[in-house]
Amino acid sequence: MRADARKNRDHLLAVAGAAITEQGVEVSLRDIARTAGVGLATLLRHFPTREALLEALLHTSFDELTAKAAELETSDSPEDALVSWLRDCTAWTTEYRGVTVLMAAAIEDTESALHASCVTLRAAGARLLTRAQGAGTARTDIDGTDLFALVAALAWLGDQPSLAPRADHLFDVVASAILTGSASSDTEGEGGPRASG
Amino acid sequence: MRADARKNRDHLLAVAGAAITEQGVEVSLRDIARTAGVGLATLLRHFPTREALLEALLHTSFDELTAKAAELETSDSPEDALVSWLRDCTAWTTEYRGVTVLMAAAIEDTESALHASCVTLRAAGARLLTRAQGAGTARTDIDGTDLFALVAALAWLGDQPSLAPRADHLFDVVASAILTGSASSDTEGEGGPRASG
DNA sequence: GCTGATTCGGATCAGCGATCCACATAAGTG
DNA sequence: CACTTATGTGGATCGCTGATCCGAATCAGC
Repeated sequence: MRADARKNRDHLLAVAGAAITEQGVEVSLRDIARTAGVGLATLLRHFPTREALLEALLHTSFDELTAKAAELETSDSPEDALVSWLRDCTAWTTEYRGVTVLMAAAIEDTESALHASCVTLRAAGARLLTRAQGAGTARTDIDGTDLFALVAALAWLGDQPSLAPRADHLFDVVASAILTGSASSDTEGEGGPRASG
Repeated sequence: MRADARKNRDHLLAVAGAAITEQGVEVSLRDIARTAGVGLATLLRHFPTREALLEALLHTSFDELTAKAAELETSDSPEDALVSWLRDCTAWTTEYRGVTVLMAAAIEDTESALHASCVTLRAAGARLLTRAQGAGTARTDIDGTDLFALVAALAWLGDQPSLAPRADHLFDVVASAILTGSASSDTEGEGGPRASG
């Protein structure tokens, strides 16, 4: 890649990161280009789609989440590891308002630039889930795709201004549904791990 | 209202209903107007915003859901009533792909044409929830707003093509989290573990 | 300094909703 | 019926979105 192109690319990524933090992932590409002092066509040549731009911007974060999952796979408490990782995932999405919709679309669109990252993330979550299920502390009627969907739904909640204040609390609610409290299938007994408030 | 205006309005509603069923609530207003054989300006005068158009289209459905909730308030089993109504709500949203995002935005936007309907719906759900909580069959650390958010999140899942296949199953998962478990009803029958998928 | 491949970005296109206003028409009146 | 007026209409236009084209500018190697 030519030196000037590389410079433009890096600068665009920096500007895009700031713009997305401020306005969410649906920020106008034209605005990003304008702020970066280049033409829209230049941005679109470096990143042909919004997904491609996001992939370049987020792949570090994706790697970190995947690494975190791998690390947690050796944790003492499989269910704590699972919940902790899920919490990290939902917390991460709050930095990129609106990214959830794109990820949900990308997970099944092999053409999307975000596809591979999403699939990897789902697999990482699936491993943590399987381990918790093996330990008898997570319900066995869900799989990695269900987990991905639940996290996506919770992340989406955090994206909605009116619902975001409840997102953390509802994370706990959903988490309590994923964990079995060591009993399996039908109903968990009283005294479950739920806080009030 | 003048007779010709009334005719246009009714025709627009019919066309809009069909278009939304086909393409979701984000269908182009220009397309609706074109299909109805009127100008875009005419559609926008009758329904100044997309929300206004939806409100006119959906207010019957909203009324039905609210009435259903009122009816269920006298049911024998408060928790079955609650879950049944929540299921009706999520099922209903599948007919109007994408409506959830607008409802989430409308619930706190007093200017939105959908605001009143959403608030009424939330209140109806809150009453069913309170009754189940009074009966000791629903967890007491959630309120009507939490319930609205959970249903919205599940409805959003159903809107995402990649996640929709799991929506029904995840409804059961979330429902099990809302109920405290002294009588978990019908969520058992539809197949056992589905660990790999 | 010259040459050729690469990169750039203004211009343009199709689409969106929002708005304006000259025009058409329904409804009311003599 | 004819005439007036209030109402409704929709083509045209605006500002915005991302997508694309292609002449011009720029970089890299000789």
